[in-house]
Amino acid sequence: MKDIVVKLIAKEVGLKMGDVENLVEIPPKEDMGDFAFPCFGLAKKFKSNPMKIAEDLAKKFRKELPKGISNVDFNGAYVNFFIDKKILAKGVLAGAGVIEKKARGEKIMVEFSQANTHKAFHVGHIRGTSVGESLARMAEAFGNSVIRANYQGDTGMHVAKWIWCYNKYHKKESLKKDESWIAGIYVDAIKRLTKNEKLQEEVNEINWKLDSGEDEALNKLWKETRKLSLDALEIIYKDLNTGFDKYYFESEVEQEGKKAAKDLVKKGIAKVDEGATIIDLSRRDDSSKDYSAEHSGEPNDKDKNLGVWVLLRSDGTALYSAKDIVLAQKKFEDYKLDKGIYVVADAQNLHMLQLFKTLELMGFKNVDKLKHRAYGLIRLPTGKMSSRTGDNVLYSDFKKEIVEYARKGLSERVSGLSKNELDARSLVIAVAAIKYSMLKQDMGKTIVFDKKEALRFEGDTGPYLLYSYARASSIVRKVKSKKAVKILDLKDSEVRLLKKINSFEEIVAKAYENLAPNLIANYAFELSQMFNEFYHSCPVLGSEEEGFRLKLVDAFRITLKKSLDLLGIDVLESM
RNA sequence: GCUCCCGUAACUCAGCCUGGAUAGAGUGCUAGCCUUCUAAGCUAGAAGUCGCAGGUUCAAAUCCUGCCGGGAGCGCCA
Repeated sequence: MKDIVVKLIAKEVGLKMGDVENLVEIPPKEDMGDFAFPCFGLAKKFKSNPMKIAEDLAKKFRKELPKGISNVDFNGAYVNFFIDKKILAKGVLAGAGVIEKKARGEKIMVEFSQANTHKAFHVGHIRGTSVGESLARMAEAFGNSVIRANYQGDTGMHVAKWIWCYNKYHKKESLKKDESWIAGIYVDAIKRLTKNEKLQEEVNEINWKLDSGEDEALNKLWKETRKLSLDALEIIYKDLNTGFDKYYFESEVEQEGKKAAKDLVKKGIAKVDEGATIIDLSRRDDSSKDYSAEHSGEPNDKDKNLGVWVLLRSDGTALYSAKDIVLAQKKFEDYKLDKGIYVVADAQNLHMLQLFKTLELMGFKNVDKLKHRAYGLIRLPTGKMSSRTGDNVLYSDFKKEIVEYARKGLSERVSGLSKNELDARSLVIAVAAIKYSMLKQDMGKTIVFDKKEALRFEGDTGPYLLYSYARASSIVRKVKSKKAVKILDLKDSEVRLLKKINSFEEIVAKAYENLAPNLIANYAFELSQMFNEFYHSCPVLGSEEEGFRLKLVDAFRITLKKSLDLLGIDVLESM
């Protein structure tokens, strides 16, 4: 309905539609109307004071109100527009939760999660995994085809450390498909290596042997433990409502990475320095673009000092930099991508810039199609969460705790549920709590993981959203016979809910544009709040407005469900 | 030392991109509301130098500069 207002103003004052669109705002209070147009900017143009302009405009508009606008008023330098609530209501009931597929039809790869084998999957990993899944769903909602890609570190120094430690100190223990056991070996390795730095030489040897593939026993152990890790991860992904269409592994691009690095040396882009193969990106005078994350404010057309990027160790083995160069190209060979999104923590911003810059120097033409969605780290109150030191909260441990907490809550409020049903619902609630808490915050912000806060199910939390949905569903279930839809006088809480539902598509578009699921999360919460206010002030069943209110409840259900779906969160029909 | 991110109520945050009318939530606290659609809910109240200082503007939490505080990164981890 905003477009009606925009068109009206644009025509009258002689501004472009787009300019007016940006100026029109929503007033801070409801009695000031539904849309407002500030006239400060017109003062010079009309050589009059803004207050007078607002008054004149309002009076002019009032003479001939367009359809959909019920009144126009002025307040200070603002022209205030009041929309016809019944027309709004009709529109909302007809089109709730619909996202117009603007025929974008692009092929988009979202690379996310990137969990490594032989390491812990801790609660910090949930953020990137949730963000990636959400972005994938948004892209699909707009009519694109999405390839969810995981890129897993199944090789490299951390694997060498794990295998070294297992062979040397844990050989007697049998291999277990147990996340915390796997994580524990790695932590033990780090501990021992920190204590005695000389041991690193033994690890280097294993790393080299794994790289060359000539030691059969090591190869076998690697394969077995790799599988254990990957199987354990699949279970987690299933919990989190995510999954992948394509798995890339570092082991696949290892050898090509070495080759690519050597080619770069031949081309004069890279060089060998102190035995290692590096690219010096510290001073570049050729033109460059800014490939930094959406979040990092100011576009930068000046050259950045990107430092030195190491591709190969001095023993010739590949670092993940070299592997990433290969992977980027491989993605476009495997699929004809229109866009490639990397969902990678902001701790790696420099790495991503170095990668994009290097690809550009190589003349890789698809570099413009690559985007980095950065997100902030999850920390513990005591500091950084780390798989290396074991200073973290394992996903599997936390899951147990939060599912148990959800189960307790459910048992208290509903009886007669089968064990299976209780388990299933507890998991949905727990996952909603976990994912929502990871998605609701601004992408650039570090999240401090606080278990007490994570186990809170009231207020601005995932369970609150599910609860709101379940309440709405409950009403719909209890309907005996359908009544005619009559729109009588609308209560404030109804109008607020209608307006909120109406803004769904705009919010989703903005979220996708900014690759920011948090906008949808915040929307879902506000939407639920408005529903709950409506719920308390407007009885549905048996009321005079039953037909209409039932439709409104359903419009809410559809919209909230769709919002949560875009976040990768399932709903419950009752809880 | 250099680069990037963050700094809004006691606590956790939204709003900043795209500047506008008395700065919004949640938690916690205080006081109410379950014989009517699920109280994981709702209503009301107390609570704020929007880190600090300049600048741009008719107008700054929002844009620019500097400083302070916290975090991350900066050559062989990923």
